[in-house]
Amino acid sequence: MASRFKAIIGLHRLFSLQKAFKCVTVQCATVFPLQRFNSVTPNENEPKASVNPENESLLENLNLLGVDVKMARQRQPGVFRRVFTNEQCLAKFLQAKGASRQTVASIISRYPRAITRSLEYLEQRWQLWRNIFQTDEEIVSILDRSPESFFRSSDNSKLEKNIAYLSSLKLSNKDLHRLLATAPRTFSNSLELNRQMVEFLEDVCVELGGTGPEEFAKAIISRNLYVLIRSTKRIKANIDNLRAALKLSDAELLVLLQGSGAKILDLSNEYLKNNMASLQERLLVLGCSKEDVKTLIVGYPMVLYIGATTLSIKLDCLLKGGITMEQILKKPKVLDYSTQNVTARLEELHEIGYNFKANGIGILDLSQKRFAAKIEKLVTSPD
DNA sequence: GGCACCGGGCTCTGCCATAGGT
DNA sequence: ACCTATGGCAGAGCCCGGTGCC
Repeated sequence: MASRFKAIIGLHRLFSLQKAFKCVTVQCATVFPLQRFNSVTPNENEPKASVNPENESLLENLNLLGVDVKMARQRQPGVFRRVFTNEQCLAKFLQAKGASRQTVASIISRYPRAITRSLEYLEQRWQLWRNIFQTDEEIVSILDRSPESFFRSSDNSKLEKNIAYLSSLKLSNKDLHRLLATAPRTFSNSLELNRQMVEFLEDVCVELGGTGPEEFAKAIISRNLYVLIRSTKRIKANIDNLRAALKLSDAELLVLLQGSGAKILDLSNEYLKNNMASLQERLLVLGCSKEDVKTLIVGYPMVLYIGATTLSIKLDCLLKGGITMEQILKKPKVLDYSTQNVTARLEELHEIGYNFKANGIGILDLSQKRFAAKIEKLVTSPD
């Protein structure tokens, strides 16, 4: 794999060469309209780019490509004063990879700096991504989703090192793929930033008396692909808040974090705190003990992922439907499903006179298929 | 066959602030 | 003075089915 990256060296030299000669990227010269060179004076003695007016021919090119110039200008105005840009080349490159005209336009509109990248950069970066993705289509769809993730860093060797580092963690290929597909920003982080997070997680494990820090970090990242695009400050605050609010022992916290608790670690600090506070308040009013609150959160941390308003509506819906808080505490997974879904099911079950007291509420926590089959059975043979 | 348990799948960008470079 | 690269932030759930036990 490493041999494929060797070509990266020399990129900067080439790029600065282009700058020095005030010359467009050689391989794309043909796609540039000649007027690009007439409209600007490529003279070293001219004032710096900072006082350059907007590049007229660039504007023209962008309009031809269907770029939302107004949006682009608002996002990165500096790009518009650059004398040399690579928009035609970029468009050609992306279209060759299967991107539609609209996709290209949308990419440039949302991340204009993309047009400052050279063809070498594009080819190398694409290749690096292809080491993780099987097809160009996959990459195109991610670029369409998040152009910034691909283009924000101008240094391919950093990306290469970063991939090597992430691969060196014991993450499976599948996880690596999911990581880049789901949270592409992870790969445009600096290696140092990713390393800091991994080491932070390992430290947490050791501090809590865990014996497998690498496994611990891996488990958390694999369960929550967004952790690496958060600050250690945020993750740390969430861990501290959980520990303090729930008065968890080290061992309990260790289990929680590398289990289903990993899912809530990337939430914003205030959001998690608010959710915890309002959940506790609500449950206490409903007659639960503090111990109940703790059991609920430890057993089903995703309850904290649900916003206070949504959760409140969901609880109301269940309680109004004849479900007791005790039943919910015993089977919190019913909170997993949308209020809409639960409401519909409750109605259906009421119609056929379903007895929650006798049969429990497990029926609410079934896949649509299983639920339908169950209803079918209840209707046809109601004994 | 029916149930509970459990884990996994999908998914997440677009903007702002700022250090550092020219 | 201006630009680029990079860090960081807010935003806010739902669904499915394998497996093993009875």
